[in-house]
Amino acid sequence: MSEVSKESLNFIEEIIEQDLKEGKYNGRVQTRFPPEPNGYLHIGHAKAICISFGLANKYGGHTNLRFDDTNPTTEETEFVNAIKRDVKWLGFEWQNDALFASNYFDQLYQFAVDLIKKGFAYVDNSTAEEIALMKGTPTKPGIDSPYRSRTIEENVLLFEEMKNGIHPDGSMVLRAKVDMASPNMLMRDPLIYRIKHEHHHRTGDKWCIYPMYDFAHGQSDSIEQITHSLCSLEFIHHRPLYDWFIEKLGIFPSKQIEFARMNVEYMITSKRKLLNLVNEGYVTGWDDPRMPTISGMRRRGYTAESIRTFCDKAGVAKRDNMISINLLESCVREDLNKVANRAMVVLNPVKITITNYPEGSSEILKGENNSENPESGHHDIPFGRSLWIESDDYLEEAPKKYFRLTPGANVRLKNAYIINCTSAIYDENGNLTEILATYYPNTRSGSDESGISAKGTIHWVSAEHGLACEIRDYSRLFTVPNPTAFEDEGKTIYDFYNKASLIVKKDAIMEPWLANCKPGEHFQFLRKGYYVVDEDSSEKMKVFNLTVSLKEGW
RNA sequence: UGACCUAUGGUGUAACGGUAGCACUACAGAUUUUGGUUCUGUUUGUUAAGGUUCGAAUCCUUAUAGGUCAACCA
Repeated sequence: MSEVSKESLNFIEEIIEQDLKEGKYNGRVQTRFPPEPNGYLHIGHAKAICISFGLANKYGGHTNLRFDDTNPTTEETEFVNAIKRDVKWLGFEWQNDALFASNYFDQLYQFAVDLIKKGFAYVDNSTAEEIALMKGTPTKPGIDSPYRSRTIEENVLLFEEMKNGIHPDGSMVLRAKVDMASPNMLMRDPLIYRIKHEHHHRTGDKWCIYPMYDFAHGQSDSIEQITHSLCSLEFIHHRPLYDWFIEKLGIFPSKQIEFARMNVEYMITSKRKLLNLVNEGYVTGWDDPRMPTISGMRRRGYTAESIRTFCDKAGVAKRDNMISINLLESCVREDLNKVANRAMVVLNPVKITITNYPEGSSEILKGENNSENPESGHHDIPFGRSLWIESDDYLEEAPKKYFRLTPGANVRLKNAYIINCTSAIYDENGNLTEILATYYPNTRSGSDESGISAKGTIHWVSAEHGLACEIRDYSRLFTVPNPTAFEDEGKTIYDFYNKASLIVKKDAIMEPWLANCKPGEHFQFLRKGYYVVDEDSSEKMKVFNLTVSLKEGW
């Protein structure tokens, strides 16, 4: 019984457990999720959210939601609200109120003054071009700015002037005095404050200087006493700077840990490219069901549970990765299979007449809501002489492995009778217009003791009772798994835009039970796929989005 | 002519000097009133070359490959 469960840990968990063992941070685990409010959250953020919130949960700690709002040019309150909603929807709770880096502008300003007074920062009047030039290249060291040796007094005065707004944008910046010859470009006297006479979404016009990422993020972590600051690999070169500021300022030693961001086939996570897709009209908005945004995936019918499972199964490591879209789809099928009620909807209808069923009569049959969940109950399904079935469930000349309708074949109508196909009627152009069949009255579902067998089972909707609905069949936005991989060849993501990523079917027929469905409800359309009720639905016309199709058989 | 990160089946991810495992995919079979689900099974892997060791995916060396870094963005 004393067997230790050999659960394998990812490398971040190993670090945390090591810290816990050593008594670091007094056994406390505090993480943070620091989005910049300049766009919508996407699947890559979902991964970061699951890691930061998930780890804090696991080790009895908490997570702060902190908006990294140090660039007023691009940031807006609209995004703040959308981000909060998406994090909540994913199922996570942050500690206390949402926080903002802008809450700390006063403190950050004091940190900068402190740095200047310790001789570790200076005001530089060089232009952006000059600074870039003096930085050197990754293979060539940079050179010192002529302003690097200003006196502390002069720096204090100039920085104060910057704050007071007497210098125009771009005329000077505050730089950390680190090492212009460092092989790490970030350490070559990074800019830490710039002048921007701009209105901030929270601090209004109080400030005309704003800290740069490197002088806001780590310091905010420290102010909030974050123990483990988890970010993606691209920030690995920032870590020496992160630690340098903490050391020089003598503040709480938060620790930055980097993991590989998650890439998913057929999805892109560049905010700029996502914005372009919206602006260029390739999609209808940030929440278009084809978008890899949280809001898009929600509208597509992905459940929060399935996204969490997906992020979990994708794992955490430091190597570049491209996760198969199969895994995502497998996760959402697994979840929806348990929770989605079954319904019959005919997407491409063709009429079938049961010639030996009494004309003018009908009956009510019962269908299981979800055979995977006995407690889900049943619902009524009207049956009649005339029905709609899927046009590809009939084939005049069928191959031997075809289990559906073909002249002479027996087929079970789901939840109803076994029928025998007798013939089909075509119009003058050779198009199938109607199928004829007879039914076996003693084969009714649930009370069939006839011994008659049928190879296949198909879904159907009573022609008299069925209701029109709109189906939006979505598929991958791009024709190749990694549409950004060809930029060297001069190709853009638009060269791989999948024109068939949305196929609208306006003459689908649903069973009447569905008339009461509400936006956001999930269903499995029998033998077809998982669908979610779209917010565009009205009382008289329901709209369904394809979340994911069922696995295809033969 | 730099620094840093990484390298395990098709895709992800474990194995922490001692039997290369798990998930997804693919394929085969069983069950099935969804060609779904479920169940069973199969194929496929340690980048390369040296070294240390009784023993190396794991440690060392070198090579190779991929990624990242030169925004007054984050």
